[in-house]
Amino acid sequence: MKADADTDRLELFYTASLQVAGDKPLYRMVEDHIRTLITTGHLIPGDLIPSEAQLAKALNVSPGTAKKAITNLVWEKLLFRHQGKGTYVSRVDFEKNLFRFFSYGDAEGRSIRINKKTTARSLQQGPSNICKRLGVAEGSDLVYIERLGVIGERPILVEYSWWPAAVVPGLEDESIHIPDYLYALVLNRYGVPVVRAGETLTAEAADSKTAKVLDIAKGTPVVVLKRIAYTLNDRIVEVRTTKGRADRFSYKAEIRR
Amino acid sequence: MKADADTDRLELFYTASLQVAGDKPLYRMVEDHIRTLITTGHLIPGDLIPSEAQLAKALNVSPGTAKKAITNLVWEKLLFRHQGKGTYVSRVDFEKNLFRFFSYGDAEGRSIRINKKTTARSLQQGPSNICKRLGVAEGSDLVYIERLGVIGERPILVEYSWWPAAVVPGLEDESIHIPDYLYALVLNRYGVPVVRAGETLTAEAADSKTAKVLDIAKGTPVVVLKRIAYTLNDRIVEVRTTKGRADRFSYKAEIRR
DNA sequence: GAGTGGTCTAGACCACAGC
DNA sequence: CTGTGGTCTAGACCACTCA
Repeated sequence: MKADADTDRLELFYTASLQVAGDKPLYRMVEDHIRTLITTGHLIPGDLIPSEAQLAKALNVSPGTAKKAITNLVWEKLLFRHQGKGTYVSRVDFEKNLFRFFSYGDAEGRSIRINKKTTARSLQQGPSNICKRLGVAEGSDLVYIERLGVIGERPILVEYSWWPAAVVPGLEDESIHIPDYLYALVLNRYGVPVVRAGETLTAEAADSKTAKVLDIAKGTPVVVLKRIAYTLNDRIVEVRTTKGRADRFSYKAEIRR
Repeated sequence: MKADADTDRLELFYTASLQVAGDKPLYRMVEDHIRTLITTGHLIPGDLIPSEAQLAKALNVSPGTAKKAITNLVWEKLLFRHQGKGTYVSRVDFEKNLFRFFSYGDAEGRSIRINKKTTARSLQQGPSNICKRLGVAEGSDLVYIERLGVIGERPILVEYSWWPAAVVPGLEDESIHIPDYLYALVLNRYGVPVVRAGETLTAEAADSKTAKVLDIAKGTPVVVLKRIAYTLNDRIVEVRTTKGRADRFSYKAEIRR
């Protein structure tokens, strides 16, 4: 019955009455409680959290305090509200980040969609520098995926991606279709949500392999994006390097107060 | 007397009772009112705004509503609060933006300060592409400033900056000391606040001039940052191109929900 | 001590979603 | 119709700042 699921979810909130009360404000403890449920995976993106009233009752605070805690988390984009329905846990939107930088053509317009073709995939012992970044033992089995990003027929970027084979066993299998949004596949097939990533951006001269696939001369400047992706509890699940044609790359930012 | 200044400031808030009431929520109208005072220059960065209680009384809303409006603007970083003192208009912090990308050395540490030496300055008729970007007539008088950014003795970046001479008359004069933070000078000397900027980031091969000052080989990848800076009412006051050594550049981002 | 923002509560009424 | 979040109000008490 639906009521059961609701009750189960609510129970998460009936714990030891909001940690041992520190000197933090009440609403802060409510926030932290929800934050913890999210980072530990008890709540995952898309989940509906209890209503403000239920939350207030469960945690024994006034409705206004529960509302304030939720409001703060909404400002932090950890949650979003939908009037009449409830409050949900947000998804990570990687497209809204460094990736969107590779824009093309439509000078002022929105970002055009980049399609990705998988150009290579294999199971192999990882190079030591990759293993180090992944935080796994040297020589561990890794799944390697290489993808070419194109707009129309024009190559824009190449991705070199590495995953511990233990996390995504069998992903090297050619029969598994890799969608543009790789993380969706990993979540659905392996139940591993990517919840966070760190990225570093630089530029360097194109190596010969990259130059070839991007159809540029070796030594031409390319934009280099290194990403480390994390799942729950700060476990690293992917190390990725993206190299993109500088002439088809642009990052726009608006600086305001 | 101090009371006069306070009264003057407060008067800004006694206008036509919050625009013609649209169907917007009350707190939204309070927000917009404050936002307008800021973008029109009636309130400038660093200004103290009336207390929540005064605001509520002046605009004829309840204290809770005034507080909510202010809280939202604080989340938007347009305002900041200081308990016991009051609420202030924020300053633009350009250092927290694309600029901070040029990090150097201290792998994990904070960003190291970049010192800037003015290497050239002059009054001249602007190149047509610059005039176009500045939105002034072709051949207008512009002040040109060239600065070299260094950490210690190592060159990191060069800046090529253009201002309409009408905005900053006499700035080409060698006797005017240009501080690292150019906008502070422009604000103090000419009363022109830079309130906003748009930036674009790309990479390209170093031209010979840039290569020389940055002490790299011509054709080496450099990171290129183009900025258009605005003062009040969306008037463009500066067009700047920054070129930095890619090997000493790195932009780190954290992607979260 | 007077004034500011910070916390916390309580409750009324509205607007929207979904059965 | 019920439950959800959204708006708006009112007021108590606390913590900080500064004269």
